[in-house]
Amino acid sequence: MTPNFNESPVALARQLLGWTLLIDGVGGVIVETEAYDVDDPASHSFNGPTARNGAMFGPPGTAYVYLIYGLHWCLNFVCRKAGHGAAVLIRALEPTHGLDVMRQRRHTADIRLLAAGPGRVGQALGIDRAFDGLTLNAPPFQLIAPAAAVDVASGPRIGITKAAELPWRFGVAGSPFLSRRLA
DNA sequence: CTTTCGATGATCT
DNA sequence: GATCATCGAAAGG
Repeated sequence: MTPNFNESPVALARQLLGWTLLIDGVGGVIVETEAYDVDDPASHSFNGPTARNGAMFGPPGTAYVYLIYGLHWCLNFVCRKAGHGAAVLIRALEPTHGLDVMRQRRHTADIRLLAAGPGRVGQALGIDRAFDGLTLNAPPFQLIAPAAAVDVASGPRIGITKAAELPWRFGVAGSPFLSRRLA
């Protein structure tokens, strides 16, 4: 079972909440996402393909990984259709698998700080440039469907300056593992 | 609780 | 040379 990646980024961002994301058996439940569409000034794909964003124009179900602020690796799921340039940023997980590994990578014991934020997700899962362009439908990735429907909250995306008003950040309502609270 | 600021480097103009 | 889909520590209420 895999998510339906042939969706708009907004639809996929909502759909992914509640799925369990593991890399080599380490990870947790996706509780926060952000949508980035083509024709979206905030998206890395807005000005067309470049060396960095090439994976965004690959087939749906591709990982797009990039380094931000020279320090933090961020993970996205490419969606809609090949060549389109749409993706969903994985912003936070509720840690469930491989807690000890994530605590070592993150240098903290606080479960709430293991994967609450895109840079933290990258560090907790051991992501780097080598994951850019890999398919999400095979190891080391593993995706497990939600057991039950989740209550979705939404709000403006974080840390962007363009199209900042669009409510394209989504989260599991009331989850204590969000990067920031969400109405 | 809140705000501010430095770290750190690839990418694009 | 400026920007950047961030984090953590420090300082101030």
